Amino acid sequence: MVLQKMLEYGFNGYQVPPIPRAPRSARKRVPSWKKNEDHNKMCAFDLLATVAGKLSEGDDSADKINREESKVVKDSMVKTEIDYLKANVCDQESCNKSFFVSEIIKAPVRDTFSGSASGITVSDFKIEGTNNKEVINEAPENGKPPVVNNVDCNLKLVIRDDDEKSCGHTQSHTLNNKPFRAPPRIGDRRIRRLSAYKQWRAASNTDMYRNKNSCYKYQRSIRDYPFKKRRLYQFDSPSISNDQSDSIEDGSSLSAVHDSHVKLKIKSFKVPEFFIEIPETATVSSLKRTVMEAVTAIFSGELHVGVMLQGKRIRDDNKTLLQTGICHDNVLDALGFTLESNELQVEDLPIVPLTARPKPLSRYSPPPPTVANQLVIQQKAPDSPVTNSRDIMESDHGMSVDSRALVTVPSMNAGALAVGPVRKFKRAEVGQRRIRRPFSVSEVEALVEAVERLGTGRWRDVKIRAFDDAKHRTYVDLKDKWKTLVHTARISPQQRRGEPVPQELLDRVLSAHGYWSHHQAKNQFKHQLQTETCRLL
DNA sequence: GTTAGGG
DNA sequence: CCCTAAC
Repeated sequence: MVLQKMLEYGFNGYQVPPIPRAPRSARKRVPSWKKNEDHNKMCAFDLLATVAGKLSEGDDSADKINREESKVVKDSMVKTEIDYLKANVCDQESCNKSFFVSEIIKAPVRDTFSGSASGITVSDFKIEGTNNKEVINEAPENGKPPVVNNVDCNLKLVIRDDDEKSCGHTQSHTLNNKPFRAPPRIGDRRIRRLSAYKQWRAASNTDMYRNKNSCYKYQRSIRDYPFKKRRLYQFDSPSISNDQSDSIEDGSSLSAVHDSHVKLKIKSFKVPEFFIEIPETATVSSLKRTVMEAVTAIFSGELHVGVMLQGKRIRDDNKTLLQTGICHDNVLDALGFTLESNELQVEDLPIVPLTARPKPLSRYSPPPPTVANQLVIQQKAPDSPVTNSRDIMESDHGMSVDSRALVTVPSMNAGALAVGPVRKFKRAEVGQRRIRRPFSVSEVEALVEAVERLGTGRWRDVKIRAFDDAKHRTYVDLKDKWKTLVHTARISPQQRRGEPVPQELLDRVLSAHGYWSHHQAKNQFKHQLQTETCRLL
């Protein structure tokens, strides 16, 4: 069978790479990829925000906003210093290396103002951002790159990981310095298993599951028996949770039929500049009130919020947070706000970086928390009494970075923006299906190149070699992707879906696949022969 | 912890 | 992507 494959794709003359591994199994079957993952049921995600603090004035009244220097509007209830607020104005579509910041420019401010046409506008731009990392791998382990006859063996492997951006926290890595076994990755999905059942239970009363695999009911003991189980996911709920906190309310969540929620925290909710106009005769209290009104106006409906996740602006409002990747697996780069004086409509909800789990902290750790107004917004968990300020305060104090934060607000219209204490994450109901993140062409290229060099049986090595920085790509993912690539390469272009993969790459896929199949077959045959010989002797 | 395959 | 038997 394997030999047949070899004949099918030919032998391209790769040099045998170091440490070739024989396949562990000869199981074969045509992969079937029939899952529908396009459930995009949307769940309203209303936010309510109110300003709880008072804002003091910006200090001058220039007509135009100074886009290079930002002034922070002080909030008496929260810290006011902002240290990493050095926003460079840039196009929100193209700027990659910045954060989203809000900047108040103009806005209509009630009658308190002296009739001028001044208004407030919050425009967005980024501050810290994405980094298209270039990973240049050195020569193969043995220092001598294998030669592939029909492909260009460029040792320089460039990965443009468009999806996986770390917030400016780069991390150097050298393949050669890595231990042979990479440390376990917390980001791997395995750690999220235990609560799959709970997840399922929590959602079982809803009929959102269209995936047949999720529909069947099954009983499962608390123990994690090798029972066929299915990860559950709620497509109509933005809920996600962190997987680290400890189960406090586990009992309730088992029976309760409420959504779990993403805990979000606005890491730097700042108003760089804020101009108001007010008569000299106005009293201080009137000034305060005016500022308050203006700010309230901003937060109560005239705010347009843009969401940036790992360098990409999330435009599809119908996607769930889960689908967009705003979950514990990712860090939301920034949150942008726009305010158009004429259009009083909330476009989206403010979402803020959700810091990562402890492990990847080095990469995901947010900017020093010494900053910004910690405006906390809290998303209300429907029917869930979970939130309580005690928890919040608790977490704000001694928890790791990831435990802080979060917030949610009931409804944008409801009005009360609370600068609230941070709340501790409740125990993560883990087990969400990961977000689907299609491989980009550059990723495919990296994969192909790595497989050409390492073969199809060393996915961990492939991962380390070409996707070490792509934390969302596990070696299993790579193996799966390769499988689909091979399949894609075999079918007609008309049958292919998704972002088209250059034919050249697909050719290389088949080529490498053919080669390595042959290689494995050969090895297997050798091994068999050897075994047989030993047996006979 | 990895691989390989089925779902 | 998930799940898991087999290593």
